[in-house]
Amino acid sequence: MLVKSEQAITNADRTFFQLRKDIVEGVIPAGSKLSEMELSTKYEVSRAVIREAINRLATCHLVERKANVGARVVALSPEGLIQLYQVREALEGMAARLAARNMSDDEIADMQALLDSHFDKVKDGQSYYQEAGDVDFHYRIVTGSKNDHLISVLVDGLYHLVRMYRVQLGMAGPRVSTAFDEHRHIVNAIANRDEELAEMLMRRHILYSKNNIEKKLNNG
Amino acid sequence: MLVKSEQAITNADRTFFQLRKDIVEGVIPAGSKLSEMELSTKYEVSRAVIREAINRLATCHLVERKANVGARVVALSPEGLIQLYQVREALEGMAARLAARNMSDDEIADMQALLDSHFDKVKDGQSYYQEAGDVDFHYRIVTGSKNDHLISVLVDGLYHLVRMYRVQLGMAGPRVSTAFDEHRHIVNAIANRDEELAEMLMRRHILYSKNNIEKKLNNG
DNA sequence: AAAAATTATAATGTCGACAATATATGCCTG
DNA sequence: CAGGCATATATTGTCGACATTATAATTTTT
Repeated sequence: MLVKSEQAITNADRTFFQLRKDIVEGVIPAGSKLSEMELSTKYEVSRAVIREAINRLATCHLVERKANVGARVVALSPEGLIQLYQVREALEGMAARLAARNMSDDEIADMQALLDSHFDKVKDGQSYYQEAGDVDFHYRIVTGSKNDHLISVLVDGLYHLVRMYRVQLGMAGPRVSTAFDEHRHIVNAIANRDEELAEMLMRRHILYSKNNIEKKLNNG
Repeated sequence: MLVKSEQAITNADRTFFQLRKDIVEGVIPAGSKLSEMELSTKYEVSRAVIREAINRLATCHLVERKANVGARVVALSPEGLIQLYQVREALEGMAARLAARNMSDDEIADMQALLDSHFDKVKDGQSYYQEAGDVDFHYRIVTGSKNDHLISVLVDGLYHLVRMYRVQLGMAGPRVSTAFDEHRHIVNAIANRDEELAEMLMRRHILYSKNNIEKKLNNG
């Protein structure tokens, strides 16, 4: 599930990953305060490594820190989610464009094979696709852009926030088969090296997701 | 010159700002190693605050850190600059679109006034425009998007890297009057609430800048 | 009694020392 | 003499204690 090998070397790494997981999955509730002392006893490390972990979380925008006051887990808001998707639209649209330019033929073939395997599972009625499959797909395109800044902002930053929203607002939801078709079209555009179309399709794909989520938020 | 009031509260803040300045302006050379001990004596603070500052710089992508080894200032490369401009194109294009949607009439009027004042200076042959004027313009549009993620990624992250490239590769350059016209067109589109056009013009504006820079790198 | 000022408390910010790791040096072996 | 291994050194990672700041409680004053 964790595609990029983010292996923890130091204690601060481990604590950072653990804290991030707990925040994304809601074990540590959104909006709650992060006490350095409390966490240092809970995770059995010194305050210094907790501080470092919290600082890293702050740069991911998973927590907000105020000087001499402390850090709080970010609060989830509909506007925040919308804004997230606006940035995703811009960034992943560009990623699709660059993927059409820079991915190797082999990488594209791999991605097509991945999509085929997903199709089999969707066909069998497995709801597996939604989470891991979607993540895989978007992740491949982003890395396929070969643009380090793009990769970093999305993979290290926004995706964790997106997952936090998904998990905590219970967006397991549908849009499985339709999203699958959209994925297929995007990959085709990339295979044809059609940058313009790849970007446009990706932007619309993300826009649809956003609209779908907005609808859910307003109804439920 | 510093539009957003990034006021330093703590020592770590001050050290972070100072280090960032020294790196961006090349006082600390690109690619050089950042020794914690050395810096702690030089800046007269403890290693802890140096570490925190370096960590923050790492998340701005101004330095790269390896566990148990240390941190180095990033190396400047033509590819890196190109990649930066690709991300800018995507992000600032979206910012222009959102600015056309979300800026208040007053904010737009202010921005037009700003452009007028810039025009006067360009007309008088002052080369003032290039640096501060360009920064001001882009900054206003980004903040006008009202999208916190967008603002943060650009203002806290990419812009400092862009400035580092500009300063250290000596991109004081021309493109003044033509860029000014492009700015004018973008503001007009925003004033007309034409999201589509605003985004397209901003993307082309940044693309032109990129091409201009590429040409310089290849020639000189 | 209400509001302001002051003290008390508890958190974050900062520091210097110790532990663990990576690199450099020198030694031993083939 | 070359290559690998062991040691030495220096740097980063981690820790607990102290300093400083913000918040809460208490007292004082109007």
